[in-house]
Amino acid sequence: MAQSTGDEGPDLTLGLTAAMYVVLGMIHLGARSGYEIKRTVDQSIRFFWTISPVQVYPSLRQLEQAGYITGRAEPQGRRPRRVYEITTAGVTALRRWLLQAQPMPFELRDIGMVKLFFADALQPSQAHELLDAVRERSAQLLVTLEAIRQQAEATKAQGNLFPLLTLEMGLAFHQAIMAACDNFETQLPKRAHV
Amino acid sequence: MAQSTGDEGPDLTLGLTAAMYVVLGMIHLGARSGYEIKRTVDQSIRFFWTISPVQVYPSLRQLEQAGYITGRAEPQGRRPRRVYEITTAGVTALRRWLLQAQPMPFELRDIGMVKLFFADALQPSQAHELLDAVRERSAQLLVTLEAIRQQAEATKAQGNLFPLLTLEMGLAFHQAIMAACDNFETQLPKRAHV
DNA sequence: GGTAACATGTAAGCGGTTACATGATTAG
DNA sequence: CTAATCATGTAACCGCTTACATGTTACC
Repeated sequence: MAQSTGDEGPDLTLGLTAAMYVVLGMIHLGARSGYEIKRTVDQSIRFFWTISPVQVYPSLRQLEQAGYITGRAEPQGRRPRRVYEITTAGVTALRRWLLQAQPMPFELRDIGMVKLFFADALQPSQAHELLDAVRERSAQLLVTLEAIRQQAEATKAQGNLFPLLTLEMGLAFHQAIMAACDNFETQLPKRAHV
Repeated sequence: MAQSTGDEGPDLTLGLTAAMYVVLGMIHLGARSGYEIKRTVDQSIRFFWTISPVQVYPSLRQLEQAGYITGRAEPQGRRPRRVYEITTAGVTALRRWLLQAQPMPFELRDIGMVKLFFADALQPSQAHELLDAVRERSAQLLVTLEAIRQQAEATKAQGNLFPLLTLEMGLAFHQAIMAACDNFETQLPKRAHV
């Protein structure tokens, strides 16, 4: 489809999903196999993006088909494995996407926040519990993020500064949530002892 | 599909999606029509949840079928309109959902952050632009949120304290983002004049 | 008289999750 | 020897978005 009319290419360009650009970006940062991409995503952008293996491998094929990456088999022993490198066309496509002044709508989707929003439907003691749950969740995430920090700083040492920035935004976010929880708790009617 | 094998049970109870609970919760807070629910969502939880009319109306039917809300026609003039009220069963279901110690996984999905994460692929001046775009986005949202604040405080006066809390979390979040952007900008190599 | 807001839908498609499936290698 | 990790998939489903469709009332 989208036959090359002469001057250019299969307009996969338009059809690339955000997930594919994530894959492309991770390869650009040095991830080699699909497995490594998935792992890297989990260990870096995990709080504002996720990806599943089921998305990764088809994305790799499409990116290769588009000429943005090149893959070659590199099995380890008898275990099959395919590693990829980004092409100059791929780098161009990545940069174009990054610069694209698309709406970038801010869309979070967090059930925890939704529940908190409706917490007035609960009895005070139960609302407290919910508040604690949300607070605890952020506390947990802070621990996880701190663990990632080591890696982000190593990345920085290699010349990539922005991963550390986004990590720090994540940290700041959850610290803000916890602070808001703490502050709010003082305003709530005292919890009847359960 | 899913033919009734005799004992009844369109076990909608189990199948309720988060979106349906959002609709239920909004009715509990006083929203009456589908249209009003959609509008209320946009004006309250809009930064951590969205909903479209296409979801609202089917949700209302399913909630009514489940006995969680009751609806009646209340046209305004010749314009059709259906208004709903939550039932005691509905309140129970809402509370049960709020208390459900489900994983509450924290899942954001923000392309802006992703782009920022990959910004090292750009030239410094372009990375600056992206940083500014993300910063500006949060600045805009802060304005929107401040506008909502009036309403959240009115809601608080009516006895619902939590909407203001979640609003303040949104504010704190975007303030944190902006602060991180500002802080980071000082660490970046000076932008070559474009 | 026209635009914005009110009010409710249908149809199609797709991105993404869940569940399932397979096998090799390494570490304890 | 067993479990964890590495490594890559298929099939089915579904919630949600997008695009489209329709008509009314209120406001300037």
